Amino acid sequence: MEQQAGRESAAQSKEFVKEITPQAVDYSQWYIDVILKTEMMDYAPVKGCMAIRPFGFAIWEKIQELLGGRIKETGHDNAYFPLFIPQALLQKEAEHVEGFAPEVAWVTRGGGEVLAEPLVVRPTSEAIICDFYSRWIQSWRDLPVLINQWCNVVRWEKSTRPFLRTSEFLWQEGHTCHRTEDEAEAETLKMLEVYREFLETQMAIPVIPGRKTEQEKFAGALRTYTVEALMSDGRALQAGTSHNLGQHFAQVFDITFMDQDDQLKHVWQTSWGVSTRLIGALIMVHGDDRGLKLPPRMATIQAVIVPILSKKAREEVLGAVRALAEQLKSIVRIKLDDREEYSPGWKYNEWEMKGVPVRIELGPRDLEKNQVVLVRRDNGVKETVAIAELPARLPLLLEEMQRDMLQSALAFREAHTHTGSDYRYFQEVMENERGLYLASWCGREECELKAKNDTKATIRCIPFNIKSEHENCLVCGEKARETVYFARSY
RNA sequence: CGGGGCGUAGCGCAGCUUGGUAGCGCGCUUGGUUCGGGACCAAGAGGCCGGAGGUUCAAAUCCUCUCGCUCCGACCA
Repeated sequence: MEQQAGRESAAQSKEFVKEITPQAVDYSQWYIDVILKTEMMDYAPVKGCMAIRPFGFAIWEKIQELLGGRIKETGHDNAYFPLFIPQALLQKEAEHVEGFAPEVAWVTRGGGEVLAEPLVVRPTSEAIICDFYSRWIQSWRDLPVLINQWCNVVRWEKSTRPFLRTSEFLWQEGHTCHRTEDEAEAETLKMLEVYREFLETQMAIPVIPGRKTEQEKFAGALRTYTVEALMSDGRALQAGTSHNLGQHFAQVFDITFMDQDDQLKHVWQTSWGVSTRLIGALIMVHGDDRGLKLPPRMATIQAVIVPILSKKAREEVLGAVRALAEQLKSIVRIKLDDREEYSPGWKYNEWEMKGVPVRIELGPRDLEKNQVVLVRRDNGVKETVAIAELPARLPLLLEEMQRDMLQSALAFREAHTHTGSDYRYFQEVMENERGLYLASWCGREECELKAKNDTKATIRCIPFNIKSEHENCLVCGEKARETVYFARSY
């Protein structure tokens, strides 16, 4: 049954693809079609880079507004740190440099001269920020330091994919310093929870919070936590991360403070981030054969009014929709599409492709009865509503849709989550329909790597509060120590 | 970096086997009729056939070299 569902959604994707580009056939082409057709982005002259066009950037701005708001509410201030990092700084933390070395971009010349010390373009800002922190922090009174920055970073990846993995991407990175280990751990988990809450309530993307394995953790971290989401093609995506950095960076960057007990101590640090990858997740989780679906809270345009203009009733209909737009603009984010050079059918397709949650149709027939037709983007359901009812009905409808979209994404994830101790079955699942696989694990890297070799699936996370029913490791069959989710990932 | 595929109009492609001076769909422009699920008719505009060299009376087409893109494998938010 679950396989059925998988096939169905793949077939739907193919149909959409046929409609907009007859020659394309697979899911990844569907994804590319959606982002190009909706004018979210365009490829750049440099491989792996892209321009984010206004329609795509509007989603990022929503993330900045809603998530950025939460980051501030939780006590963090925004700041900005330099793009260039002296090579020596990056090299201070051994694991860190080793983790990022293959993918850093170097600047070797400046002002026409060869630089005495090459610079790296930040792949992440721990090194440069720690350098500042070591001077900013002297006393326990300076703690905690709770800073966030919105910026771009560069990672020279071997294979790229728009939004999900680009050579340059925009993100938000929080960098905090604390007096104690407990405080740092609490901060790490608090921000993970901020991400979980944001993804589920605003983006309608259900996620699994958990801890990364040693193999998968951030280079230089003590512990890495993650929120993992399942895309509609059965692959998992790390939607956000939060790291407890321990004292590794504090030690090499010499970030110390005089504590109340008269002892010189190293700070305990955290860092956490989400990126423009979330835009990709939004598309892949909710999109269908007609294009994009935006959850109402993320939509810049929540409802679009499409007038049906005929020769006889043109003026009356235009008058009515203009009045309606004026009346509704303080209630929902509304757009009146009164362009006369496009037919109504063309506009329906256009706005459906762009994912606008609700379409409001108003034509001569409706005008006579003082009503409009509402059409939901998520499930296509139409309803007729009296114009007088609209100010009350519309916000309720949007909230219903917000809930329904989360529910249907959740139902999809549940339908595509498998479990069991049969390794052969695990291999079959990962080969065919993919999805998540909940299993027990002995905790040895050897088994983790064997699974990866056999199936390309990695341990996405060790979830909180979820226990497998099986006592033995999926891979080796020995006594298990952890419950984990396996999946192929982006 | 190893293996495949592709460069022809803004986009997607045909033409190449068997050389004869470039075509289709979408889009674009203009005019008209339309508008309750991507409207129709008519008239247009737009191409050093990725680049360089060679063979030939003649090259998108054959040969050599080159550049770029893309998919699959090793790394990653």
